[in-house]
Amino acid sequence: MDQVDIFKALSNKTRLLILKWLKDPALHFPEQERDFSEAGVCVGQIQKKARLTQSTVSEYLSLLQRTGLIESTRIGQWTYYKRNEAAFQLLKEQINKEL
Amino acid sequence: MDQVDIFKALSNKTRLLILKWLKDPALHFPEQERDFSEAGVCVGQIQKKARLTQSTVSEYLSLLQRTGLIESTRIGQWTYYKRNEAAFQLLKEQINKEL
DNA sequence: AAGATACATCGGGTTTTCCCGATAAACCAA
DNA sequence: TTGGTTTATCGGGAAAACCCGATGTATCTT
Repeated sequence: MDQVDIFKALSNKTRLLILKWLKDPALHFPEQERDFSEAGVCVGQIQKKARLTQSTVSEYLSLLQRTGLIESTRIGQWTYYKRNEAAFQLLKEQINKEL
Repeated sequence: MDQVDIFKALSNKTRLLILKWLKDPALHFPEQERDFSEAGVCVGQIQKKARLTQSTVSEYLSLLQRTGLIESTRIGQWTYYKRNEAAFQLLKEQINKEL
């Protein structure tokens, strides 16, 4: 994934919010009962909070995953998404150095 | 200017390159005789290096200026652009904290 | 004043992004 | 197996971004 593509992923209000929400899932997704630390937050919870259609949010999550900024785990009928903090760390270092 | 607009400005190959070129003008714009440190690099030099039309590059520079990441100085018939390092510093701090 | 140079702005064709509804696919429960 | 739930994918209309050529504006030179 190239730097421009990462900035493209970040240049959308909802996608940026999702990434920030996932920094502290317990705070932003109090409804979910499963432990966040394992796998993350499921699509439905994110969709409800984002107030966009299911298809749009699913598309956004898949796009974010392609950048490497988040990862998914399928458990039963749910897909859980969480941040890939290593990727964020790398991105920040790149930005601090190159930008 | 909000964060999303800044990321939008960064999510273009040429604009990102321009910002990086302006980090070290003496290195990337050897043709220009005026001292870079005063005012920056003029549009023509940037356009030649970017290999896009004059109108496109002018548009890009104006967009970048609206984000606050660069500043312009008009001297005679030339417009010189340079980075606003304070804005970059602020952006990096925001990214490091919020992202 | 007239022409040349440097840059900005305008109008627009093409591509990409945004976001939706409909449908498909995977899984679970009865 | 049938029906319900959750997510992914598909098709597409509307809006935005990309990048161009043409034209306008400011400045300099002669």
